[in-house]
Amino acid sequence: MERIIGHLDLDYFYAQVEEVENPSLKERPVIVCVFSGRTEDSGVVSTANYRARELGAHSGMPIALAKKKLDGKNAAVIKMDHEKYEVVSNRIMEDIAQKVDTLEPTGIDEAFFDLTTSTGGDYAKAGKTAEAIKESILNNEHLTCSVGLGRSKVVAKLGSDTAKPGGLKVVKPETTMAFLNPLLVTKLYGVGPKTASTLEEMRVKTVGDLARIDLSKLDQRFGRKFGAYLLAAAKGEDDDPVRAGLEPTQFSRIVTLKRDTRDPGEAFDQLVAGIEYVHGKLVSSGKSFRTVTAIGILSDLSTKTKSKTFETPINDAARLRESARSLFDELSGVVDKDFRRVGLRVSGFTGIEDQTSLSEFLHPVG
DNA sequence: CCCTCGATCAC
DNA sequence: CCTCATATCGAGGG
Repeated sequence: MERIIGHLDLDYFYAQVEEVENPSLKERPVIVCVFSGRTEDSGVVSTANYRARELGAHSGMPIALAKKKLDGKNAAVIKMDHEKYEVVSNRIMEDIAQKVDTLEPTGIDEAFFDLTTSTGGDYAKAGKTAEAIKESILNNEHLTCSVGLGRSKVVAKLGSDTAKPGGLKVVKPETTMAFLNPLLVTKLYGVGPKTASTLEEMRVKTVGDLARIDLSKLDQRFGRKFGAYLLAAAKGEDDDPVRAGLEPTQFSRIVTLKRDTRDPGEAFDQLVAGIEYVHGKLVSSGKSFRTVTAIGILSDLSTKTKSKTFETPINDAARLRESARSLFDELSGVVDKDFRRVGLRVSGFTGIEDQTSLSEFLHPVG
């Protein structure tokens, strides 16, 4: 049966949560910022409310630059409080989960959901459910959101994007092509600056242009998997299912150093709290890892990593710290620039699936 | 298949 | 002036 998929996007989430907590902010430009701690204003804007956006302040923008844009505009500059937003997000997700067949959160402010079974494929019913979700979030949390409905994740996500802020976009199967064709490929999930510029070389500007390209051409330019995804996405036909209860497959923490340095000891000292944080995530989630990766972001913002995989799973802080320390020593030996930021990642959690040995792979039996 | 690493995307 | 976290892919090597 044809599926009905939804995508929910909470509008300018962090900034809107701050507005709810302090309604006088609604009249002002608001930026919620991640301060790196290097200097007074170093860091970036995480979220800007629409008033701030009208004045040219956007997410990803350096704080100092955003402040210039907002100078004299009575703007509120707020430090990000991730835990606060997480509490709100969790309440919302739990609420929505009751109203849909399957819920797949994809971030603190986003989720896909499946309505195929509960609506029997009826878009009128699905529209009612979407309205009910929006109402519920508005009544319970005083937050607005945008929702898209369509035959696949790609269509639903483009729908919510089109609907924002505050809207609902229903794209029935028969209107999918008319909806997709004129959109710019840069709107497609998975198409960032690099992919967009390659597509532009191929004279592909819109989703309609992309849908007419040969699969073999896309394979050749983008690789097998991504090429196939692009074509399917352009036709609104991706068959990626909505999955509930997905577990994270990695934890990481990256910190910005007080100053650039090549000394692994100096870098490591400033990462210790980050390592504790990663270890805390392991403990609270009851996971063990096999692979640990030291991450260095160098003075030219390029990334260099060094990883090590253990034979047996690990979850104790001491061995995590020690392995991190030696990886940073190794890393510092192969880089020719200072570290600007350093981080640690653990992955390869146990209990996900089992493996085949190399000899078994090379000499299969049966 | 497994491991390492860089690249890309997007939050 | 340039944060932070996560997922996924492909190449290269075993």
